[in-house]
Amino acid sequence: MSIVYKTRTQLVVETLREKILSGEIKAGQPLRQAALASELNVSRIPVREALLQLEGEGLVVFEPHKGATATELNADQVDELFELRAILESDLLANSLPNISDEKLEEATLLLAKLDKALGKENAANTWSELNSSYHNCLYSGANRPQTLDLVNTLNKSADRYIRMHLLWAGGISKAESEHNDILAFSKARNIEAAVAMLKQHILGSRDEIKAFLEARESKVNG
Amino acid sequence: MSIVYKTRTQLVVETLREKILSGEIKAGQPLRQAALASELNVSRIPVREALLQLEGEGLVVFEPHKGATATELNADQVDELFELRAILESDLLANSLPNISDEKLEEATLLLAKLDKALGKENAANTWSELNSSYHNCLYSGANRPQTLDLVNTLNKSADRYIRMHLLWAGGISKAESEHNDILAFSKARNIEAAVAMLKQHILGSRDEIKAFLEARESKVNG
DNA sequence: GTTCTTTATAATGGCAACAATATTTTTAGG
DNA sequence: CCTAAAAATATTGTTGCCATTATAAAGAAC
Repeated sequence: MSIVYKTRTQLVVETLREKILSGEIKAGQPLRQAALASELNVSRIPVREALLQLEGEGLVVFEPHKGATATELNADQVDELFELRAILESDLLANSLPNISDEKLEEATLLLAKLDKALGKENAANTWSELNSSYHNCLYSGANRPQTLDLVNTLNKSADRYIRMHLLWAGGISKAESEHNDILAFSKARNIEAAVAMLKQHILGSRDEIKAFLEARESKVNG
Repeated sequence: MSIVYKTRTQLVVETLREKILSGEIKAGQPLRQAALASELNVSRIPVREALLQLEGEGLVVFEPHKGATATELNADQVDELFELRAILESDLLANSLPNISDEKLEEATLLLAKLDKALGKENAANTWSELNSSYHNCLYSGANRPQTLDLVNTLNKSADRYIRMHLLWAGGISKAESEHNDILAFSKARNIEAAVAMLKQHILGSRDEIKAFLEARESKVNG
């Protein structure tokens, strides 16, 4: 184990986040503090504080005296979320490429290889999202914009759930592989415009597919 | 009183945020839970939870077992913060203008008038930032992007401290008034490109002035 | 005198039991 | 069947206590 959890609150945050992202805790489901506390063998205080942190990440909503529920995004909200990602990540990539080191590009190449291998395997979704995040962060490392990077990573925690769903539903994103390769190739060639355009297409493309799936599900529920 | 605070945590959040933004709690200053609790006549739990929420807003940082401190942004971080605002608010305005109603534009005109009147008066900074936020939100109301709007408002809570500092230091932003008028005029004329360009100039212009001030202060401290 | 270790000390992290407050559900009455 | 009071449920908040950790002070070794 490389990571040692210091406080119980952080441990609860990690546990609950993973449960929400994996779908074990379904969207819209109320999160009872007492139940979670006894389930995780902690008192209510770390649970409450963890829920507050998750609210900051957008995975949970708090209503005074009603309690916390896992957030559920509708098609419109997913649309907006991915639009935000597209804007911010494009900006990061455009600012990163002029400064990024060759070592980082090499690192990205290695991560991409791992990513491809992970796609076929068992519980692909878990490892995939982690590697995907590392890959993207690697490409943005030259931007020297820590706050924007933080923000993008927070947004990605919300988006992750839907990306996983997409992975499970479509059995893997066919285009993602080639798009990732294209982004990296353009980056290595220092072709900023093309790389950014491909990144945008990559994000907005997955948005379209996920949105279509959600809309189909919503119409089934309502009609 | 129109607003009734429901939970003590929310009350503590509001109180502490105002103290940080107004400068009563200085950046870098450690925030002792026990001291705050007794000062505000609450127990430590609401204080802890409030500090966690403020951390989510970027006004406070938590270090395990060390405690919370009010965040201090250096010139680079302010730079990045305003850059982020420029990107996101430009996008909001561009998406809002095609759909915004005439009523909202009228509302913005009224807010702008109030804003101008507020500049000369006593504690201008407090009312100014509130009106300024309302004015901008009004212009973005047509975008129909609640998450982005939330995000921008959160970022503005961090930026607010520096805008207030700027106001006090420069005795009022000379250009802001005319820029606000220009943005509104272009918006009414539905000239999206010009309105967005002016907005960007408005945000990045204040960034430059604030950054210059911070850099001067930093070099004075270090040398 | 300097450096390293040890020991205090102060602050945060965490738990348990209880009181209060708000919401939801149940029950009673019309 | 609808409405209002009452009970049940869950969150919110307080107090007191102890554990854990980081920082600072004191002491020992060189």
